Amino acid sequence: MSSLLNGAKLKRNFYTRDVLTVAKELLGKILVHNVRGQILAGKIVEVEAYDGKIDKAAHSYVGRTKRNEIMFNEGGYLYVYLSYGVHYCCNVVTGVKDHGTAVLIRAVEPVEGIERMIKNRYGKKQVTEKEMFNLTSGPGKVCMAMEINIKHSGLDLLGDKIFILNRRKVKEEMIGVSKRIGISKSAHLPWRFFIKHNPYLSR
DNA sequence: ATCAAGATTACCT
DNA sequence: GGTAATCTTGATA
Repeated sequence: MSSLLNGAKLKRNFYTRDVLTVAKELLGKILVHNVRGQILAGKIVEVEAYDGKIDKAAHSYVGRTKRNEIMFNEGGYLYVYLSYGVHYCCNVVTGVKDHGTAVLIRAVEPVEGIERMIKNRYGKKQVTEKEMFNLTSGPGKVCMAMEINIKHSGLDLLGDKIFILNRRKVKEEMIGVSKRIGISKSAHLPWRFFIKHNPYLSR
């Protein structure tokens, strides 16, 4: 018998590599949140890379602050921040300690705990097809559906609360590349990666 | 102290 | 297409 959630958890050496490599390879992997035994899970379909060394759009570009200090951990930790004072966005810290790089999870395709995600997002049980594809198609939506908030910032992804399951690499020809969305500084960098034609993309 | 911008989203016309 | 909601940060005073 096979499960949608079989496979091994990604290990430290996956995360401690270069942020662009990790960003691309996170596509197709399964983000899992264990909420007291109830599993919320989604396949990562859209990400963006941020590198505080050279990227003015990265929170870490200005150096350490109370908000961004988690970004300076070694790879494999969760960095969550409040966007526009309204929505949470979750990132996977990458690279070596003190580098200040992370990958923003912009969209996932729901895999498990879908009814609970629908309740988290819409407060009801029945949804239209349009609402279904709007469930996790943006960074704030992912966090709302998967119950990820500021209290989870700093969590070790090698732990049992929030983690990522390995999957085979998405084929290069299936990966789309573009400029990042919603930023004005360092806007030209082609650091958004996504699985082409996936219906859960943010746009 | 005050202010403007920001890795977003939902709702309005 | 436009904009309100609402918190953190950094710049200016």
